[in-house]
Amino acid sequence: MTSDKKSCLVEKLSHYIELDELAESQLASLEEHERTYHRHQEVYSETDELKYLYVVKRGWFYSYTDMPDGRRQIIRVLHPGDIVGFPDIAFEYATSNIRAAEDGCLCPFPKQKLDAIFEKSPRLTALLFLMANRELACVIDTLRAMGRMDARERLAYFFLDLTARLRITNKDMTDTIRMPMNQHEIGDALGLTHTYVSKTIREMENAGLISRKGATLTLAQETRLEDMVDFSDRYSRLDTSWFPS
Amino acid sequence: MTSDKKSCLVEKLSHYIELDELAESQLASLEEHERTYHRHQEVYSETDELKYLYVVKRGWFYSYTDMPDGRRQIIRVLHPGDIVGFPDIAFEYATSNIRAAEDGCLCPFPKQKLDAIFEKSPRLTALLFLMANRELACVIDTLRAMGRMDARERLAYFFLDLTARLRITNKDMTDTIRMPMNQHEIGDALGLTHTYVSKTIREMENAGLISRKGATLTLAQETRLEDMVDFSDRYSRLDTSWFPS
DNA sequence: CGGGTCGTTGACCGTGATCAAGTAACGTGG
DNA sequence: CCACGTTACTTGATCACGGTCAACGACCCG
Repeated sequence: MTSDKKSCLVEKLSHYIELDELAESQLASLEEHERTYHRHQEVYSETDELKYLYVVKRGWFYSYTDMPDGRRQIIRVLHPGDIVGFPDIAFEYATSNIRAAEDGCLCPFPKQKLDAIFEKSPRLTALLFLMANRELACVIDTLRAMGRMDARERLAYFFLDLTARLRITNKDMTDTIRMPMNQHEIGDALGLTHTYVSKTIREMENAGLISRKGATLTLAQETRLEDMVDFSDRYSRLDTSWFPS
Repeated sequence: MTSDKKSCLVEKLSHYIELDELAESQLASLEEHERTYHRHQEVYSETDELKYLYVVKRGWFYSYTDMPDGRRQIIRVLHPGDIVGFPDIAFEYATSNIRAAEDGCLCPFPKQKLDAIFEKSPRLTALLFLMANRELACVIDTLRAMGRMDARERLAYFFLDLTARLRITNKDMTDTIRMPMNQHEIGDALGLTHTYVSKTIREMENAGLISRKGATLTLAQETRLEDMVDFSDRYSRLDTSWFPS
């Protein structure tokens, strides 16, 4: 409703293409409503009937799925300016759960609102299409990590990915980030137990790869971490050359 | 070029919505050219400059990524009627490799061709958007399998997923499929070694869950397999209710 | 017949899970 | 202000799933 500064969504998207007035107003209409959530609050659950997508306005969120016996897999961490719900858009019922990683705020909008964009803004349509496919590429990177990396490499990949993402909207960011997720959640994101996350992080700290101070994390040797996991930044540059007019 | 019967792409997409003439002709234009590949031939490689997407016309293909030390992760198996390259569309250079799992045929088309669809067919645009996001949901299912399932469950999930996909275009299919991938490839798809794939498949066969005969695989107890992995079919039904006009 | 690919089986080992105990930081209420 | 829960992190002992390495058999094709 209220927006004192430029929306995070517009800021994030205009990193990639110039947005005209129509596009900006269409995006603004996605953020007409907002709702706050407190740390660890559920936004929606698997098997909920789902007619909405969300734009993250403030705070970190994450999507996850549970197995019947309680095993949990965190799929993707969501930051301000991200659109939540692409993988669920194809179905009547949600395929994943969303939860607040810390206190934050979301803007819900009905799927239906995409129509107007599809009909009147081919260029913005292409960008949304691109964002969904970029997310696909990122989940694939995570899949690669889970399938073929050991614990230390997975952690390296996870931290590098978060850092690269946060740099888009935070151009003067250094190699230090705030890390509001606990080790249990990190483990759920990487297919590890919180116990082993603790041991491995400690080990990486001793090796001088990273350092911690409270909820702050520093990538002390970013390029060595990148080499460990053959890291590619999927955020700083996208191919928009084929877009319409 | 030549097309004796209806295209697989049109067949697959018209499973979900009625396609008008414009849409059908636009889709047909994606299959103007074709090229054959033999078993294990590369289609394109990571870091290739990439201006094309592909439609699978015949045969199974798969996408994969390699680690510098030779570890390999197969991302996704591709069947006739599937569109190849969504995760790469966002970037100038490919993020994955594509390879033929058996002899087959692909139809390449330039990314640029999506423009005409984005500009003139909002309904088809929405469907392509949906297909990309459905693929995202499927990769997420695989991620869940890799993060939180043991070897037997991963195999169960893998076979169930392939079967559900093949049923879309093959309505009278039973619980038996042709499985042209070898155990090394299956292992690369599931983060296992071919040795352990062999042991686990044998074990599942002894337990009466599946049976094999040459390159044919039968899901002897499909519902028990489904319960093991809390399986959801992502193929038979999609939510298209929010589509434009 | 010889060589290649593919699947099978066994012995051994290591990464990371499991279980358990302990510490530190924090907010709450008495 | 301290007693107390709760949550987060750490560390150690033990164990098992699945990796590694190696050998062998079946099959196909030249």
